[in-house]
Amino acid sequence: MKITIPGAEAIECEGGGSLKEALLAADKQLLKSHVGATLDGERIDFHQNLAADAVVELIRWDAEEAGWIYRHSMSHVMAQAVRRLFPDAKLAIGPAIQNGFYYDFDVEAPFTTEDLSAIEKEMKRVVKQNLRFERQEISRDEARALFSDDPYKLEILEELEEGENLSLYRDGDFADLCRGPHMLSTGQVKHYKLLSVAGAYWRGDENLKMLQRIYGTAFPTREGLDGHLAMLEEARKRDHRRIGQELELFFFDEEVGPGLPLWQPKGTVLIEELEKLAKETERNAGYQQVRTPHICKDTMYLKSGHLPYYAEHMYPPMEMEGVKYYLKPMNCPHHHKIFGSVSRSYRDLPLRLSEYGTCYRYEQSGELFGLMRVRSMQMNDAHIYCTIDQFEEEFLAVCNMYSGYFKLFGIEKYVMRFSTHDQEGLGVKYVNEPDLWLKTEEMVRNALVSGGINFVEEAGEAAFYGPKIDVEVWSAIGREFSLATNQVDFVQPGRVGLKYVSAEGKEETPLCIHRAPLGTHERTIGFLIEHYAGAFPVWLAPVQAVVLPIAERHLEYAQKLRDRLKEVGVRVELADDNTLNYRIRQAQTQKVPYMLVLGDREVESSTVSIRLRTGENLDPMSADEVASMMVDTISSKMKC
RNA sequence: GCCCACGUAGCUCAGUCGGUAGAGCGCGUCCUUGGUAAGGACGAGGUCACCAGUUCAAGCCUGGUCAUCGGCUCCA
Repeated sequence: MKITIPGAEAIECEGGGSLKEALLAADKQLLKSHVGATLDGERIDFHQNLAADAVVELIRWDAEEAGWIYRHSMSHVMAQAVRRLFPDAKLAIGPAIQNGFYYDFDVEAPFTTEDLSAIEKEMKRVVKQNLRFERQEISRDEARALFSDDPYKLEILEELEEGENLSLYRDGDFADLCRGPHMLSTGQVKHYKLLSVAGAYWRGDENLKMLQRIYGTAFPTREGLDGHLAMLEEARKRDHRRIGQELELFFFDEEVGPGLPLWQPKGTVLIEELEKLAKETERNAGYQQVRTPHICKDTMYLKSGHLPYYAEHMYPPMEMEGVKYYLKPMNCPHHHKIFGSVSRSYRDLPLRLSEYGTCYRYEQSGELFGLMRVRSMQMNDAHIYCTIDQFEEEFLAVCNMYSGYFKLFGIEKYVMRFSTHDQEGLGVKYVNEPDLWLKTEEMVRNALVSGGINFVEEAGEAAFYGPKIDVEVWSAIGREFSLATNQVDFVQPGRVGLKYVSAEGKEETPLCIHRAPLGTHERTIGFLIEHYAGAFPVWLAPVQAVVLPIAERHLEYAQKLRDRLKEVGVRVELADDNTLNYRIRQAQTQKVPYMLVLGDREVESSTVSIRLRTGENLDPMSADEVASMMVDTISSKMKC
């Protein structure tokens, strides 16, 4: 039998042996410098038996792939430690995940923080013992006997296909039903840290038992782990909730209610600036602004389909004089009414109606998270009514709109997620129109392909009225945000009776595109806070400049400068309390882009000294020069 | 909604064994008139999230409620 390794000599060996044996015979060094291999695109470990000639690519320690094998073994080490300390713990599953691993246990009493450190210590012992991992192929009956005390393993066993190879990994006193891959021994996995305990439903199903999940992080190298831990620390600092507090942008209040943000003056500036940006962009793209009320009668939502399919996300109705009113979860029904308010012809299409209306959704209490998931939100919303022929162009124009925004914000990494329906949800999660679903999904797919847009397709995440595109972006600290959304609606226009007269004089139902390229203002600002770490580009910065007179005798000159900047529209403050050092520190921690310092020298030469928040100093300028420089920077939306 | 943890001054947090509450920042007043990341002094500020219970006595122990955190799940 022949094993081919790209970049190395082929190995001749007897059939049926493990990769480890083959490598050992050829070159021991290969085992030391690698953690596993890929075979036909799948990760395998050295324990794997090779039946026939194979081409394997070895995975080096520093390869991205290495982490997955490493972390998988790490999760076994943790489970082993848990089993030693809590012999009654029932094992569920324990996979490797991005940057870490977890294992789910069924235990009588939930783990405490002290338990975590005890487990971490025990893991150290397991590592030190350097127990060899051994792989063993077993039959179904053997597996049943071995795991007779582990109900979750038995359940997994029953669901594995007949004829599938079952394998067992053993290291010392621990054995787990597992398909691998694994490292050679527990001594190889040293760099880890347990992070948290969390409840997790068995199979993610809230009807099933809640298990205890322990999360950990692990990296093949010390540097990798340290880097990741430093990243987590940085993430803590950039957290939008923390910065929102520090910069006085927004807050939540118990008496007002969970998920209902209150925007302070400085945070409101951010919202206003975003709105200004959106209005300008949309005016240029042929949108018209509309305004509609925050509440709506139940009859409308019955017709639109919100009540049948979306009720669990809506606040319960208020009843007045026998009529039920709901807080609006979306703007669409109101916009549909505006579409239908006059007779429309094909000449009116596409008709684009936009509104930054505040919507209310009842998100489950456990879902709330800072500005990311709130219950009152301002959507960057618009509805485009068009013909089927116009669909592709309109759809792609929306995609271009958000890539324009992404460019402005310097978002480079993003993924388009194309969410389609899944068969089982028809009539429950989604309206029951199988043919229309397929047809519309095809239309979206074609538009994406013809626009040359990269996307990933995912079944089961569509809106109730149609397929959608979400754009996922990552903030500087790696948090994932679903910002833009672009959805096709083949249902509501028909349900609420929207019509236009075609060129042939026939009544037709328009198609509707729901789109929110900036998602909700709440989430977008949450993202921008983390993206910029609170140091917003000048055009967004709540305070763009602070004037700092050195002594009281410079106050008059300072006031003049402030007034000059105010005149040209700069958000400027004057700070004349306390010492200069103190005021500079204040401006610095508030991340104000420009600090304008003036004392005797500046008064005499009619100039201003400029300190940037980066610590850098610009050459002194006259008041007019400062004003025009700032106006230019702001209008061009440059960073600083 | 469910599981864990947590809730003390406007903010960040100490508070030992159950004996009735502290710091720093911020805020106010005064002194200081300063040259690029905290000048100094004094002062005000608390129903220890809320409701019950145990106890001679509860910030601390027990139960419940609410909020927040990390997850499960869902979503923009």
